[in-house]
Amino acid sequence: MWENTKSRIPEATVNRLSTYARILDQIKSEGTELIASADLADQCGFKPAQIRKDLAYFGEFGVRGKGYYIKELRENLKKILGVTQTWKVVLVGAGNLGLALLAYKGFLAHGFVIDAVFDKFPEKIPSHRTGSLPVLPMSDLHEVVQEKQIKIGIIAVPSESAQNVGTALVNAGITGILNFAPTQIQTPHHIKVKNVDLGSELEHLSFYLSQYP
Amino acid sequence: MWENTKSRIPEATVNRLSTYARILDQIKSEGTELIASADLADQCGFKPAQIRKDLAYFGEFGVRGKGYYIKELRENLKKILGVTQTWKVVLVGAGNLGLALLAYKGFLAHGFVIDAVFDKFPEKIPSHRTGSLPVLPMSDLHEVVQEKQIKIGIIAVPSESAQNVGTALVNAGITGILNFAPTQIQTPHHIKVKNVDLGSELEHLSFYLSQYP
DNA sequence: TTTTGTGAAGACATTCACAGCG
DNA sequence: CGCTGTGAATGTCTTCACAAAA
Repeated sequence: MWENTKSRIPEATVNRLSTYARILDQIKSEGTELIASADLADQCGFKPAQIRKDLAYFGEFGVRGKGYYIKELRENLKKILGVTQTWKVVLVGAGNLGLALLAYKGFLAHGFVIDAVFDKFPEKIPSHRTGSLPVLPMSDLHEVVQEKQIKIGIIAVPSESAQNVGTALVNAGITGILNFAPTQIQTPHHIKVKNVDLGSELEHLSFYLSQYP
Repeated sequence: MWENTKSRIPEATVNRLSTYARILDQIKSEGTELIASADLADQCGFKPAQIRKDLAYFGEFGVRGKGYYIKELRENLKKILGVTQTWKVVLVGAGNLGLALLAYKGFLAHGFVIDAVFDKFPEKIPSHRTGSLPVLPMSDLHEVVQEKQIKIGIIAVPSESAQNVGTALVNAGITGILNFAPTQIQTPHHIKVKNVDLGSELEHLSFYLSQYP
């Protein structure tokens, strides 16, 4: 594995790694062998020094005087991000949002696949909208997650139910959660939660538009 | 307006304001008149001092020895965030993601409404999936945005087209953009862009799960 | 020479701790 | 007395600037 003898990795660094990986993916078709931190910086809007420092947390991937070998760096980034394997994901909530996530496969392309769908009232979900996956009742969650060894869960239920679902996911053995409910959920320390709150993003835009009209 | 004589507001502060507003909304039904920063902190997971400092950027909303009047603070937050009015939003891209956003009204409840939908090939979109809104061709974008005085745009097109759409939105008069394409778009300084990248969020989870299995 | 990798400096954000006020 | 508002201290992230290496 890559040698993370260095200190804790900043959140912001981890987020940027995804960007680096995506950009390298886009240019892999071209003939270029090497890329310098300055060129990468041009393409993602960050500063060259930041890119070098980000990468240096995980090892010495570059060649002084040359740059980084694109293919090699891309593979290292994928190892670091843990996306050499495909992750199975469990989706809880098959309302509008859940079904939308199911229909929009685009964002799962990078190595994530929804492998099971749960809902409080599975019989109410029109089956033609769920693709090939059956919608299962919450009572099956623990068994299925254990059976399929699923580690990542998506919460796509209303705020009122989010905490209960979060707890159920953790009890079932999930250790990473993507939470679309606009509410903070309590989890044990070893569980990683990422919140996606579109309302909050729009309010942020609104704030700036109001301030600088 | 609130007196922002103080220095520039940190990004992180603006994001937290949304959380404060949401929590205050949830407890407005109860009889409580006042809330202390410590209580608010319990409910959102931030530190009391941080909440006080965040609010202090915009004025003195609290009463020493008592706390903050819930109703008053909530209204002040909405003024600050600029969500006393309803914002019209233009959606570009009526593929799976765009249609999903259109169907999932949940996140627009807070004062945002999709008022127009555009696509490169409007005739290809099944009309039963767009609700009551017609899907218009890109050539109408400028006119409609001007006509309806729309200031916020959502980009829900593939990465390859995101830059072109972004440029078109800016030329049409949009000044705030929510970008779902997993790519950095270039805009003039006065345009505010917020990126929502689900792939990157999942990769962040993957990173932590790989690191602490 | 060119570009990385990295201490040191700087910028920014969070937390502390207490004065100030109701 | 209790809690806000805030300067000072601390902590974290970013940027600079240069030594080290190919």
